[in-house]
Amino acid sequence: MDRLRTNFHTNTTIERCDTCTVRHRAVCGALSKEELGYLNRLARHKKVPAGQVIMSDEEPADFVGIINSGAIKLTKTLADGRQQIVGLQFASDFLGRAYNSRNAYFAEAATDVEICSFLREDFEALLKQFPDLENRLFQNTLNELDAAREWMLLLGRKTAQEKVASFLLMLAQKSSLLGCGHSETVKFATFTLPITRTDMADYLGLTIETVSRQITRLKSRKIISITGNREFLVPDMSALTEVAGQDQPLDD
Amino acid sequence: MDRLRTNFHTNTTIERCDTCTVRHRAVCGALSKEELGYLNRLARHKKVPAGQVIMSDEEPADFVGIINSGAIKLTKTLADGRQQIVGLQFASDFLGRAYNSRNAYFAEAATDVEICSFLREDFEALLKQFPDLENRLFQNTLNELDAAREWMLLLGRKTAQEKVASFLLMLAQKSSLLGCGHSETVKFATFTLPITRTDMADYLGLTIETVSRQITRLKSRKIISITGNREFLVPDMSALTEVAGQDQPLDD
DNA sequence: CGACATGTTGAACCTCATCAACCGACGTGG
DNA sequence: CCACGTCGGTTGATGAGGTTCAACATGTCG
Repeated sequence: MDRLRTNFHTNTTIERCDTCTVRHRAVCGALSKEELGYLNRLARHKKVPAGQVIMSDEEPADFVGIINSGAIKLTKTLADGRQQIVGLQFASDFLGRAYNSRNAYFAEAATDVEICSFLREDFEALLKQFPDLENRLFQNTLNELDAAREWMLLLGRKTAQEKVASFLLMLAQKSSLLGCGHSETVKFATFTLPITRTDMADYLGLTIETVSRQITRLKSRKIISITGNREFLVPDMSALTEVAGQDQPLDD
Repeated sequence: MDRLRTNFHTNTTIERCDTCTVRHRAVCGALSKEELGYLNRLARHKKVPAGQVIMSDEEPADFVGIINSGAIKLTKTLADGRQQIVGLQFASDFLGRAYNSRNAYFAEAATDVEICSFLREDFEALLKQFPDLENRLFQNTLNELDAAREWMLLLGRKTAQEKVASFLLMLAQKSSLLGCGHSETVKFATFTLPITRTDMADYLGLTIETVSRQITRLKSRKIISITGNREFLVPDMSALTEVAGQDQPLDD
């Protein structure tokens, strides 16, 4: 455990895949024990400090990776500086684009981040070799597409209040999912906000002022309570879900 | 040719893949002549009138398909009826979600549509059998993800004027791409608007009134000209691109 | 301690949504 | 044949939700 931690600092040593904490949730969970050996030899552990750009849309990215810890934001920017976060990725999420060195966006460490990275060509070779791995990555991409479209609904049609509530709800659900298996039935949740207000604003298509105001409003409505700006408590998930105005199949 | 057309009406006869006009651009372009034979036997041609729901997020979709002609909108709706179009698909685009019967959105014919459809299980079997086909579908999904994220930037950060201009620019580029190969250098473009103002509004996260006003504004600014509400002419693509405020790699 | 980053709150302004009237095209039934 | 309703689209008046600008609070780190 302690030996593992020190490895992270050297930036070149290889972590043992079989002790990896996110493996079963990540794409590499598709591989058998023996197949993991291949991964092991190609994997390279990286530590990235908060704020650092990991991939740019200018220079081709020669690597892909899997997030071990921390949060990474994918951003797109207009000429005049207006910015939009188009994806937030956490531990076990896949980072980068297979089959294409051109990235359409920036990837930036939103917090300190640990990544298990691979040369893109190495990883693509693995994909060819292990169809289960490619299939898992494919499924992963399909899920990301669904999430992106869910977010399009939020960006295009939700009010500021609903946007903020939806984001907090997402985090709350994620945290209660990690806690125990039966996620649906949880009444309350606690979590630590992984990003700044600025990033929240860029994710929700708002300004920081509006985000701040809406959070205060949710506090005064007793939907959430906060300690120290980053620790959130949701006493009643259904109340938050209500405010988030979650989309709902309409029966015609 | 005439025999082919009559086939469309019967709804059960099989179109010959080797005469298909969209094949080379669609995912089935990955298959060889012989492999196309498999497709041929499984394909089923469908005609869908404008307005009809093709897939719902309620009942599992048991088929997937490739669009031969027309436009299909993918929509998501909030409980109170607010709607957002999360994808617009045209000829040669793939429709449906492999590996998952649950659809996260509605698919609705925006115009009269012709689809070449397959039972989902049939198609998934083909994917297993022909890795090239699966790979092409994967690439296709990656492109859709990129497009969705591009649209997130539009929805979250662009002004009404920029939104409308961006949408028209997209159509203009699509049309000039079909015309000739060298798409980059074209100065002007003409196209027919494939959807109503209402759909435009739902795609851009605006109201029909705002869309209408922005179009009139683009007209009076001489960026576009219109005949009969649906026929658009863009005299100078670069001017439209300018107004669309296309995102631009920022150099830091 | 002062400097700087992060977050909150207030006031004024502006873009876009809302409500409403209107137009032309089309189809339908008396 | 025309009155009628409907649908897609335009235009105007008004107002609300969110942005912008500005001041202030809080926390952290040298």
